[in-house]
Amino acid sequence: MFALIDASNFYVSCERVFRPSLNGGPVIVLSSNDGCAIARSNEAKALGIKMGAPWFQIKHLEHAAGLVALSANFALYGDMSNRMMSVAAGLGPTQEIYSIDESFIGLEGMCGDLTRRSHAIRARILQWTGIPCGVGIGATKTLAKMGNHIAKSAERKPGSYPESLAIVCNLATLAPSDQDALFAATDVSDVWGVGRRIGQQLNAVGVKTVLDLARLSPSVVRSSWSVMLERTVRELQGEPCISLEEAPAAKQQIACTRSFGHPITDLPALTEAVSEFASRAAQKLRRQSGLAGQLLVFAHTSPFRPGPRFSRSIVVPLRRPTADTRLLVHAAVMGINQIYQPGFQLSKAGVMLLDLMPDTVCQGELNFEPEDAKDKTRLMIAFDAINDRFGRGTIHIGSAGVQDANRSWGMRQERLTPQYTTKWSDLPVVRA
DNA sequence: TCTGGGGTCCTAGGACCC
DNA sequence: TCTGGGGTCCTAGGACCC
Repeated sequence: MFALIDASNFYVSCERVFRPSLNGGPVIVLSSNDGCAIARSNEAKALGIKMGAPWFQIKHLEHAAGLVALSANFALYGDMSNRMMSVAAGLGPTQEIYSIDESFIGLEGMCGDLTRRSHAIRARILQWTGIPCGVGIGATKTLAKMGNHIAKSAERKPGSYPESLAIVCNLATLAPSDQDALFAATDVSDVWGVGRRIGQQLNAVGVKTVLDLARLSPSVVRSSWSVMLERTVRELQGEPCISLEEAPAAKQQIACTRSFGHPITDLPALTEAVSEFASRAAQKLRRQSGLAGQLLVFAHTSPFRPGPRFSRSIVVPLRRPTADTRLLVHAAVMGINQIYQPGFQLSKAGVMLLDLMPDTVCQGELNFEPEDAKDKTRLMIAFDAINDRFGRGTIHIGSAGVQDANRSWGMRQERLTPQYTTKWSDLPVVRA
């Protein structure tokens, strides 16, 4: 048995905790560069604002409907998430933190009234953190997700489902005929794992509701679609196929990508951006004690705007697996130099670290140059400590270091400049 | 002027090997 | 000139998630 606890309109709810005046009105949170809506209050949803709606298309609602749009504050949301998750963990013996705003709780061995218990935990999360949640319970993770969808819809759209299922929906306690009625009233694309594309394909063959999907034969689904959809059908039928994962698996790839506020055309600006992406990706890599074997760097023009298109990426193999910011920045700069072409309005670029492995597997490699390796490790530990303490970007790899790297890569030998630069002037005063 | 930033898994097809 | 089957590895692309 599983529960899914999921915050309502999470980013908006976080903002409302600190600005209660936002309660009751339409509020959205915008992505970086204030590009598009990534969270919407119920009132904003009622205005017809879609997830991902570009800000410039809905900006008129500011005046027309009193819409409040906020720039995202991800540090705040991460902190609120931690608080919410620690309270949610009280629902059962095991927990999988599935995303910033939802966690699965394993309920094996729990007795008593799980619905009442869920209401109590939900009330505690609201009281202690200010975040409203919905809870779904079912025999499988997919059913818990389904229950969560029903719980939140019943609350937000009265009449969509029985009022008694609002906030907490425990499918495991329902009579089969009652569950069938709920499934018959739910669109198939509301199922976890069924997206727009598969939803359309299912619709085309007459599978419109969750009940239709749950009644298909798994083997037929497997041959006509995929093993993924087969698993989803089995889970809807109550057969657990997806287990709870308590320890987050080490990432298989680490990405740092951004859209630019204004298009970039020149190589120096692109180099600076890509250096920053590589540096941040390297810090994420060290946080999971990993090494990267390859680095991918890409840049492209906007897919939404007219004009000449450009989209290229390149994979740069590393001579040996590393988590050293300097080597990763060097590789990214080398890659971007390879693929860059002038004359394009570049809207986005990014760096991905690939072929990751734990840093324990390469002890032998590191010992090849023991003193050098120790120095590098110490430098990176200090680098991360300073950025953790004083904020991201307090210290970074400067362009001088980049050029130094180019020298060792045999590129751009015309400028040999000093070692790494630091924004000392930006450092806060440290009190003894 | 203005359209997010992460991730995962599966599949198909080609290269290569025996 | 024609002709087999099976396995592995890699990559690109699609679909999904939040």
